[in-house]
Amino acid sequence: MAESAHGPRERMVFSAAQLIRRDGVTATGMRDVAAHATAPRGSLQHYFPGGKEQLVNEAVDWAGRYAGKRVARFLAGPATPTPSGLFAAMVRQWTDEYGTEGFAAGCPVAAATVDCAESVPSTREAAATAFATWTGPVARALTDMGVPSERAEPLATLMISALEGAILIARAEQDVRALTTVTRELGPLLDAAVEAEGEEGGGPQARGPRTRTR
Amino acid sequence: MAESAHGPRERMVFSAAQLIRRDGVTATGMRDVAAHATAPRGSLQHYFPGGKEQLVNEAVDWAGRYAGKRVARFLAGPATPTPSGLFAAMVRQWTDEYGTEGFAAGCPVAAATVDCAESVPSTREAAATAFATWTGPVARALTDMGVPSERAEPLATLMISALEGAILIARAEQDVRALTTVTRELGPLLDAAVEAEGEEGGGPQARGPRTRTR
DNA sequence: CGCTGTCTATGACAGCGGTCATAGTAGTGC
DNA sequence: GCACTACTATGACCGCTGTCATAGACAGCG
Repeated sequence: MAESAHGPRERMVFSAAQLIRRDGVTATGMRDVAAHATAPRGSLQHYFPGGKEQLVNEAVDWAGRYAGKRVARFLAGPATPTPSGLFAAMVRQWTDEYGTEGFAAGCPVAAATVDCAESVPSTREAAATAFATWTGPVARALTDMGVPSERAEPLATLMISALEGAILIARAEQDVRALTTVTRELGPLLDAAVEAEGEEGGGPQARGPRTRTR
Repeated sequence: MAESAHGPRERMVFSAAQLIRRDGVTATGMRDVAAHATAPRGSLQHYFPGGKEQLVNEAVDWAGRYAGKRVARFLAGPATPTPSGLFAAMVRQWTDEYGTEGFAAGCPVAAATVDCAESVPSTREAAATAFATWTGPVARALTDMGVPSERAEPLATLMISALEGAILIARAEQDVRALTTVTRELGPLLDAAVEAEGEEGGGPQARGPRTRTR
């Protein structure tokens, strides 16, 4: 989460995402964003002539891309990827943050959806796109691990749904319980979706993931 | 969702919940609540001397109790309850609403969490309580269906997490796809948690639920 | 009648929100 | 030097918010 060394424009988008995921879209003021980014207030109307709507949308876009990149980074890691391992990695990012920095913030895409889905169509679309650019890499990763293609996207949606919901509950309870719970309960189901190599049935406790195809 | 025939106080709490789940907490004004409830503005400070915070908290409480009652109503229904059936019923309430009334609104507890978890401690607690008064009945229902007691609460948390997340995605996409997906993908896992009656292993495709114990 | 408590009805206020308008300051090319 | 663009810097405006203050309606009751 490096934030310096980038241009003021990027910093403002990043700061917007941070503040949005903490306080929600409506409670986040433009002045707050500029201050948080240590950027001049006048730059707001310069870089974002579309006003708050544009800034929020870009923050949501950024969050979607960021989530997608996290998936790629996990796949590039040392361990042999499994579906449950991927999901655990996605969840761990949140348990880590909540462990070290407290339960101050949630997911900016969720916040944008809650606050703007009905009132700001363009932001609603940005949120949908963000979910898509997150689901895509996850589904692709699943197929690469041997999950049948027709089940990859549904399972990716399930993973993200469970994660988003668990984030909400964890924040409300100020306890990572919900997050650890969904990892534990969903892990076996995810690994069971990997097509067994020799057998035809594909039992739920099928073991290894197929080697990645690319 | 009857709204008339109740006192003005109840109507205002109900209206607050409706507006909150549509526009978020911050964007919902006190005047809007009074207008939506066709209640006099002056009654706000009379019934809710604690101001907006109190009103929001009561709306969140109401939502939690409402969700709990829905579970009870499903159990009282004609069909023999199964875990997947319960989850499907919980999800169906949302697909039905989105089918008939559009994707205008989400879950008020989620909205309160997103908007107030960091800024208003009492509302954060109210949201946690709401989740608890929702998880409780679900977990109890699961044990009554034969789910081992130590797995009932984790599974209930998983169900609610997946549902909340799917609601977010469905609203963003304006499509019930995510909701139907989580039902389909999670159903088998839930039913598999029912303890088989004769066998010891309890295979994932165990069939019937145990008859309710009370 | 008068008193009391519950509820209703407005008006005002202070604060903050996003946005516009305007002016200023680099920096670059010529 | 000049022109031009990119960016910064403020101040003002209007609308809205939650809250407070005050006062009115209206029952129940002795």
